[in-house]
Amino acid sequence: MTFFNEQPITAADKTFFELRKDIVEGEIQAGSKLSETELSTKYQVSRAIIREAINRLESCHLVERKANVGARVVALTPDGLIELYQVRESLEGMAARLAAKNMTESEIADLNGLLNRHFDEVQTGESYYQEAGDVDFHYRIIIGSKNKHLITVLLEGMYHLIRMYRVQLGMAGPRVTTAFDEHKHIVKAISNRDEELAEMLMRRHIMYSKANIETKLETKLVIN
Amino acid sequence: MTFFNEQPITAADKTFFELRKDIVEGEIQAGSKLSETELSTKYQVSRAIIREAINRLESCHLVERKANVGARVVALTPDGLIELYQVRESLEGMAARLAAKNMTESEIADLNGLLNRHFDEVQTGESYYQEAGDVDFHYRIIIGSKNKHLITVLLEGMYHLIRMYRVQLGMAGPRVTTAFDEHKHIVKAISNRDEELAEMLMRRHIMYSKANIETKLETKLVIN
DNA sequence: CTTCGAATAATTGTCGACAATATAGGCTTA
DNA sequence: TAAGCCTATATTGTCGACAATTATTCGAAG
Repeated sequence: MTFFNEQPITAADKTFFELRKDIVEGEIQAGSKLSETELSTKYQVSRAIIREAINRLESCHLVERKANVGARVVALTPDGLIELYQVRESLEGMAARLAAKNMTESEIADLNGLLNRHFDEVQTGESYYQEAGDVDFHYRIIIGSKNKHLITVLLEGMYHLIRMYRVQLGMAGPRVTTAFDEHKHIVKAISNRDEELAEMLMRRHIMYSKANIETKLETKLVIN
Repeated sequence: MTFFNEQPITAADKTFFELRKDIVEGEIQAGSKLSETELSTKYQVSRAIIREAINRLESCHLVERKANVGARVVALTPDGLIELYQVRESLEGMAARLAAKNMTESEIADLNGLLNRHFDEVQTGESYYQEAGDVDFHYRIIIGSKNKHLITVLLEGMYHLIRMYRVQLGMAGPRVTTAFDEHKHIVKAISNRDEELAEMLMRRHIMYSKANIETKLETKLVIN
């Protein structure tokens, strides 16, 4: 889930990435307090570095901070996930619209290539078509929007949080076959430079995903 | 432009607000370097506080940072403003949709009251209907969405940057009469709980605003 | 005259100590 | 016994100094 040029330079970078990983994957529990002294001993760095890392985590909305009190990992609530998907629907819809306008033919060809590989995998029953592939698909369209702001908000500001939800609520990589068809239609719209349709299909795609998650949440609530 | 409960607690808060104001209003030039030692003497605080403030400014996208090199105020480019408005169109469209769903009747009544006051001001020729009123209108709808994520991304992550563009490119408060009608129709749609229409009208409203800015940018380019 | 490289200066990154604030526990008092 | 205050403790906020990295300047060689 470390996207592209995300290589740590300073010790604060490194600590930030480690902390983010541990939070997203649940090693540090959702809702728990982040003690600066405790973390500084655990990660073998000074408190200043921990503080900087926590500041960055706050700007990704992974932790919340109160002055003179401290920072806590955000709590995972069903409503929070729904709200997140509402924003995602809006932003990725716009990303698809802009991708239909701004992606190069070569980028579109690559996207089609990705789709074909996924198709083969689904056909041969490997069904490796999981989160990694899905993220890759959405990632390329977001980048293809060529809108720096949109890219930053989605990839640095929301995707890690969404992934945190998915990992910790245990809902990785389902909806294989239907999602594949939806992806195919989105790419088709982008190929045709049909901005309107690309946005509409992407929004529906994410709405379906949201609905799927909602039902899963309900059954989980019933079980537990 | 300090919205609601934004009162500084720590010295870092205070310095962050001051720095943000100075950047947004152009007292610190766009594109200029932010020297930590220089700022620490200027604002009479230690470098640690300046560093924290700069970190926060980075998460608002007001400054950009490179490891071991330093931070610079973002450069204002016409393309940057266009990209910003694309994201804004998407997010505020969703905000209007959610506001139509989630605002209370009392909040809607308040919004209508605001609109009537603006109408009076426009009628009496005061034309005080400027940025403050416009921001207030959009602000209420964003809050009315009741989506915490959306609210944060828009009010903490984008509005100050948009304002920086508007202030420094000298395009405050025009489009009075037409914008008023657009606002009126948006509120009407929200009153009717017509989510679809509310989103559509808000998106158009922001698209018109964007187009207006684009022509202003062109004439500015011709003049200079 | 230009270009490359080394020494030097300036800036950012990191650290430990101290100050200010919030939390917890016990004590007094009604 | 319960409520409120006060002290003690722990945590966060702030600071100045040192280390590491980058930018600059000066000199030498082609």
